[in-house]
Amino acid sequence: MKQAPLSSSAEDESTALRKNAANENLDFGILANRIGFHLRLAQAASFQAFRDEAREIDLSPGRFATLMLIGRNPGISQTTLAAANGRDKSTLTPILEDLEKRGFVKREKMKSDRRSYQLTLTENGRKKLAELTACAKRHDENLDRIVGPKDRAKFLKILQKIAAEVGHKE
Amino acid sequence: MKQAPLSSSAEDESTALRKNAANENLDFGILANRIGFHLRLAQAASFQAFRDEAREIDLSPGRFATLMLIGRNPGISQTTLAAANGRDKSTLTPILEDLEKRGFVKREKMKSDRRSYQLTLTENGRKKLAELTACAKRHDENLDRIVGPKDRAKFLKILQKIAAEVGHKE
DNA sequence: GCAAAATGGTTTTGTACCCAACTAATTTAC
DNA sequence: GTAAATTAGTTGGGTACAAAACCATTTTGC
Repeated sequence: MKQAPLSSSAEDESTALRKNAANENLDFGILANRIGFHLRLAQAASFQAFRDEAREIDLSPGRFATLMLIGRNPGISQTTLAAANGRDKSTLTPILEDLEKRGFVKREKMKSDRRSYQLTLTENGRKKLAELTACAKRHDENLDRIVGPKDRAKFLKILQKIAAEVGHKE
Repeated sequence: MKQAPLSSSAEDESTALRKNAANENLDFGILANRIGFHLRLAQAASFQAFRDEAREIDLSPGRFATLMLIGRNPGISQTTLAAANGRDKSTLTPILEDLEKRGFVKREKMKSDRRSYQLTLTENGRKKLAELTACAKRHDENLDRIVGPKDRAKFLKILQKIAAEVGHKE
């Protein structure tokens, strides 16, 4: 008696039985159609793939965005940085501490406002960023292949729209 | 109104000035065009929005998928469940422990294989799932509005494609 | 039949993250 | 000018997750 006491009448049991067989015949219910759910699955998969790709570089995917943003916006503050890549500022504290300790990032108190730091890359940081950029390119080529060149722009636009609008509606 | 009254005289150019002004004039470099990056931002925003929406229900978004999958696939094992929603099985251990303790999920050793559990919802679990489903519907309506009905199906398909294909490229 | 491999779950360890409370510096309000 | 509010960053508490090492129970090989 494996299972499937539910709806044994209306549904065919053969599919229900197979559900436990550890393969793909699962009923996802409303999830099958939920954008949020698939967004999470896709993100997790992409994240994992990037990490594998960048394993040799020894810098997690989260750090990549951090380095890039500092590199392109020298003097940026931690708060601005946090907002730009969608994380809480407290999340950045240990990350920057680490990046500084490893010699990729320099933090200097601003003259005009001694509360905040000006973040810049060191020469080493720039080198690391270049490595990571190459790595990210490989990764994105892979994603591009999956998404397809025709839909890429549109897809990207929708993602940005979600990030910008969900939450603060109205 | 914020402004940028920093460094009236010194070293910075006008662009540099604006970068610290906490607004959107940042240079995202290659990130601006990276699917992985925007996937992360969109996911984080959506996740956050869902959590806010479901705050009154006192069950995190991650648990929703768990309950749904158990509800639709009674007798499912933890390993299958983990695979179905893209998490490691070890992640589920504390979650299921909690859900069981709260009386939403029942875990029974299988007769045929005493290593694995058969997971089912309790009556209470079914009630909770119904609540959460309503909540998820609201949330997804919001997302649907943002994505737009015309692109929804396509968008969803691409997300699924990413989850399925990235990583184990063939 | 029994050692070895495989499998379901748990434990342990470590990372990434958020939030709320906090410190220090700066702005505002009066 | 000083008290109150605001802002940049840190700290502490807690959740969610993965990876690897680990039991216990099958399953497989011979």
